[in-house]
Amino acid sequence: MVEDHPLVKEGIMAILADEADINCAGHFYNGTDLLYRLKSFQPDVILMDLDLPDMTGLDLCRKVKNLYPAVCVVALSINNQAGIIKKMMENGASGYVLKDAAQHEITEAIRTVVKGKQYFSRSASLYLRKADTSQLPPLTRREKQVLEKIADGLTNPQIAELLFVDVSTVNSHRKNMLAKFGVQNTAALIKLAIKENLI
Amino acid sequence: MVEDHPLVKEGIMAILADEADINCAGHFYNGTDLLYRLKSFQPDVILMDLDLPDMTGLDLCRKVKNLYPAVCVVALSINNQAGIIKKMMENGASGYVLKDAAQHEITEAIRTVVKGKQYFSRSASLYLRKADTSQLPPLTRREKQVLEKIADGLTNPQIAELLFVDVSTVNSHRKNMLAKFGVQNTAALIKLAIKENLI
DNA sequence: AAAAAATTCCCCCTTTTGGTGGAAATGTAT
DNA sequence: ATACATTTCCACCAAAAGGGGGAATTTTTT
Repeated sequence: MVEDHPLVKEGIMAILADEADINCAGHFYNGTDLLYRLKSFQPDVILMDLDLPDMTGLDLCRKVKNLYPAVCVVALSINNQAGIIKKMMENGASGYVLKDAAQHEITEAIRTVVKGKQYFSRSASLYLRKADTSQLPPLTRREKQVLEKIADGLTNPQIAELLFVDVSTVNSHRKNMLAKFGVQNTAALIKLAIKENLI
Repeated sequence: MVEDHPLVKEGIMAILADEADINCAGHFYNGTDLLYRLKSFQPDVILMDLDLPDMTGLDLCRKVKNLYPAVCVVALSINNQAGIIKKMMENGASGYVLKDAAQHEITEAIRTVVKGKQYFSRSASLYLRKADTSQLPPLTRREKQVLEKIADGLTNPQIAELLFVDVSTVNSHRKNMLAKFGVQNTAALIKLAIKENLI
């Protein structure tokens, strides 16, 4: 287990202690410690928090799966963004359990992924389904750049200077984003972008 | 204890189980259940999550303290907004423990508040200090109303119509907020407002 | 009751944004 | 190679936002 919140760590420990067929091989407060330990011993499953002090769960998961493909990773997160869930699965995770999960969901997740199957906690799959129906149009690289500058309070002329392009170009990107998201103005665009974790 | 996340609940239970002088009198998944139980029995301390399914921690804390002033409330939250911490204390809470707290901080909090003192976990007091130095100017009621409408993508004329005031009035509020927060335009205002949990 | 703050409205003027409708030049994937 | 998407730019024009200043009225606080 990699989990930097002692409260959650203790909770999972307590839940797992009751299970005869599940044994906790070790606990780490950050990704570096885990990677070091994996050199000498690979567990069947790694429960991995996504908000670690030294690296993102995305990076840690990729690293672990590259070095030891046989190890199953179950992501553990308070983050319910469908985008993050999808990215974790692309990075090789086998399961995703939100921290509001019920006790049995943790043990269910472990037992499911060691069989080679995927597991999502109830609330995680809810979010995935919702994201499927109401997915947002993707932003291009350039649009994302412009969006960040807009959010920082820069005007089109200022952004144009920064990116070495014409004002009309920046304005095009801005207008394209408004159209993509179906919002009326920059204020609504920024709100949506932040709420959807785009910036 | 009032806590709707089973993982955290189990963690706290496990931590408290090791302490001879602390005894968990009961656990509830929502505020209503707690209030019902308090009619027949009042514990010394209530550990209270702020993100409950049926009511906000702010409301629950106020209700509990109004009905049973002798009970000490310790807020338990992933939320590190200084504003929320201050509001909880104003509503009668005795302590504030963030969910990234170390094990001993939970027990320390409980032992401290029963003595009538206040307790803040390390990270909570860090945030309080930071908020003291870099505090944001407060928004008035009207400004907050206008700000929400702006964030929803409404223009000054539209907001004016909604609030039955002149466009110039709405514009004044908008300009005042820009000046208060020292930002250049609406985009930066919205970003700041969301990041600071004002909307 | 007096002082302070909030809400309301006004002026003038410049800059920025947003709407419509293009089009050419790169990349990128099939 | 050939579609497709992205990035770049153009014109025109209306609407909205923002900067400067001022001022009257109502609420709230002291």
